[in-house]
Amino acid sequence: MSRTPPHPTREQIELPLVLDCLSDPIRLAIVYQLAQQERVSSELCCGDFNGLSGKSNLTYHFAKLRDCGLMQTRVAGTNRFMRLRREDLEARFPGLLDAVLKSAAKDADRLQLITGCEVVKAE
Amino acid sequence: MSRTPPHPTREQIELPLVLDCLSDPIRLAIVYQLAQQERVSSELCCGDFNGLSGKSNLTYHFAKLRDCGLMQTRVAGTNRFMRLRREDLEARFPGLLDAVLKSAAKDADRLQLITGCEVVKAE
DNA sequence: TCCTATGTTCAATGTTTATTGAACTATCGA
DNA sequence: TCGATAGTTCAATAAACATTGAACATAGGA
Repeated sequence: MSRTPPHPTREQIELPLVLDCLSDPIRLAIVYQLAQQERVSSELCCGDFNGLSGKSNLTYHFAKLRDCGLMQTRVAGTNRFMRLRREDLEARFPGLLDAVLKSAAKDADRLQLITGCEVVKAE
Repeated sequence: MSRTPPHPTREQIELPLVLDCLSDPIRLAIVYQLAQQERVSSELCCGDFNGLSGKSNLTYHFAKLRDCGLMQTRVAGTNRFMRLRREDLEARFPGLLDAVLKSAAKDADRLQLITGCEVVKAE
């Protein structure tokens, strides 16, 4: 249970898989939350998403997000820290992640996204 | 068989449904082909996509694209003409469709998209 | 009017998906 | 060493999905 799980290389990131990953409301919420948190810290751990679903279901979604190249998992003790693979995504599909995140932000209510305690569009 | 099928209003277009639609290779190819053709004509008819799959399978994918608000279907005689709902998409999710289309263009080979000006026509 | 082209509908099929809970593993701190 | 914490694995399940072919509907032209 302690080794870092496999991740695709930048070049292996595939558009349909990325879009499919982002099309699930729970995974979109994970990605959104990760993006919101980026100003504070680039990483969050699994437990930070417990509000979205049960632990084993989250493990399933984390694996999908990892497998498609959207996020990176780092193992530290009993924790797993995850961060968005922004540079890789931007290199493969310029503007895509930002467009999705902006779209998600616009529909935050509808998508029941956690808009951050006070991180609401500071600039 | 002659009435115009139902379409969602602009406001009813939902991000997860749009992303899910675009995540399927056949549907992405349809959208891409429609976008490519836009300079020439904003519409294509079902038969123009026969190279992508069988007719009944295409009907299924067209319905998904229509239901999620990505395209508009117009009935004319025995033909159905389809076009991208660019304005509506842009209003709801600014930059999203373009980012996806650009990403798809980058991976045209990988995604086996028809890159030329030629449209596969059954005759 | 009949024939053909265009596209839909329907049922059947096999696959993938998301979700759940129980059992498990690993790490840390007291 | 014990117990709590963090997360994974596995099996089961129900729903959704993509694909196929056959039958059908409709409009237009010979």
